[in-house]
Amino acid sequence: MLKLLKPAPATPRAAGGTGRGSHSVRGEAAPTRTRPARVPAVAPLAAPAAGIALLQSNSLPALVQRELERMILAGDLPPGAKLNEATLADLLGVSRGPVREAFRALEESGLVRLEKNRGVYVRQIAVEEADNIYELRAVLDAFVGRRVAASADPDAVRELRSHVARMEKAATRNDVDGYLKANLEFHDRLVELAGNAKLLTTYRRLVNELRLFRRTTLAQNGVLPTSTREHRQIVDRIAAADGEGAARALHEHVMASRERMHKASAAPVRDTTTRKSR
Amino acid sequence: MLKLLKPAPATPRAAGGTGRGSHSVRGEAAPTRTRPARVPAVAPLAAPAAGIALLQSNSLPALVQRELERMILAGDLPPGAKLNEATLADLLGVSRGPVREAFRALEESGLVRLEKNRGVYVRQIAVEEADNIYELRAVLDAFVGRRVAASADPDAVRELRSHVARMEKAATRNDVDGYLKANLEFHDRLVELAGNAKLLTTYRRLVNELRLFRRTTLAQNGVLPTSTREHRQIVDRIAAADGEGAARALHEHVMASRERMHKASAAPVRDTTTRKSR
DNA sequence: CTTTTGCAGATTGTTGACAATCTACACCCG
DNA sequence: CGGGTGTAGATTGTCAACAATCTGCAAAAG
Repeated sequence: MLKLLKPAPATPRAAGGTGRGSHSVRGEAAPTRTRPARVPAVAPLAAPAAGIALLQSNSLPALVQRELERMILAGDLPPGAKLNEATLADLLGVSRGPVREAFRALEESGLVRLEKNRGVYVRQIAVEEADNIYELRAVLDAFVGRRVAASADPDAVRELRSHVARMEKAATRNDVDGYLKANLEFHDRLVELAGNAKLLTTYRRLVNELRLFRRTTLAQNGVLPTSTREHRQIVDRIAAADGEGAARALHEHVMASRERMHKASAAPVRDTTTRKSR
Repeated sequence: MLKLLKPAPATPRAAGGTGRGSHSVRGEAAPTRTRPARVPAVAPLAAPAAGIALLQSNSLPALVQRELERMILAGDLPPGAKLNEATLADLLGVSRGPVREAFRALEESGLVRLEKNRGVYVRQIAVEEADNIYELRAVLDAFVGRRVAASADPDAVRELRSHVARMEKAATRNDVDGYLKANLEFHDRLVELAGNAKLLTTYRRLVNELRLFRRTTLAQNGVLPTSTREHRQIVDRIAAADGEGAARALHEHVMASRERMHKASAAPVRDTTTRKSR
């Protein structure tokens, strides 16, 4: 007779909404025993509770993993860079154990490569692999388009349009970084709207790996306007609840990006200067 | 800024151990470049070289990870089971460090769930999540069908037919385990034939997670013959180089499996063993 | 009799130390 | 002068000990 009168926190242990690595599968019919919620009689205050939950779910290795992932995706640790255990541990103020555990996780997520007795390196994506990823993305995005167009939520459409507007604004300024960010968010939100959590994590994994590829694609002349136009078309098809059209538009958009990548990688890279992101 | 960046080697040495048809998700479709053997001009003997390469690329954490993955997928460690660090370390003859590293990797690959200060548990897949995975698989497999049918290699078709034959044989004997194994190998090979390494790792990851779902699906009456028929149709469409037909057949096959799962999970499980209910 | 509270054992988190391996460079020999 | 060789330093792999946290039980309080 457990008295669960206590308003147990809505999410038992949930931390970090769609964040990576948090595989907290909600609603697992626990055959073992659900946690007895040790909270005392007093109703927990919201703010400290959040902090507590943060502390509870975030171990040192998880923190290190997140930080390293951020550094890699931000370009602070460029592809091919060697990650030194001791140095990183010192930098992050922990010992080597947690760093090593983070390395294992990052390898499985495809961001680094481990070589026994040699070290850990940020992965370098070959053109062929990037090509494979683009192909996969095209397939997944086509499915996404079909699904999202079927849902056809006016609010969602409005939100997507705002993302496209941000892209347009960045494009007129030739702000490649801003464009890239808006672009990523647009597609991420789109996949999220498809309502398949596993699809979302799969998609994010692929996009993360793709970000390791050298990003000279968008720097070409005339690419930004073209890409923007494609995005507008995608939203239009969704707004019209045209599933097949949205699927086709998304598929072609990704395949066009793939082509642009090939063009860019065939031609010599123009800006060889270290483009520090901001 | 960060001085832990050493001048990265232009061409990083590829990690060894490619391919190796196991269902392991890891593995980077790297060019088959082996480590520059330190032995001088003499041609290395095959047998010792293999052993050396094995030792070189397999660290203790990797070994532990593989073994745990095997145990989980084989059902020795059923979903929901708690994995005790010290016990497993003792069992495998290593210390807790490598075991912890393996845990991190297994979490990222979706096979276990980590709870800080609580322990590590084999993941349990909820019906909704299995549903999501089936949907994804259907999309991927449709793509696979289109691609493989386009390649249309007689040898490949023969090989696929042999897998189907093994399924048929197992079906007539009502050998569910044998059927499951042949089924897995058929689909794995099929995806491999699509020639997209990233697709293959993605697919394997999904299938691995799906195997954590309770596998009562195939035990139903009449499922095995139906499933076998679907497989034969798939190969037929591929042999006929009918891309769209193969895509449709595969998509429908996966969606039918999904339906069968729903049927099985809705109806009470008719298990031979006594199930404790309370 | 029920609920709370406080140990005691067990388990996980983290760390620092030691062993194994690799890399680089100076050295020796032809 | 070129090429192999050996050693020193750095880096990674592994381990065992210590600290923090959780779980379960038992005793005390109401």
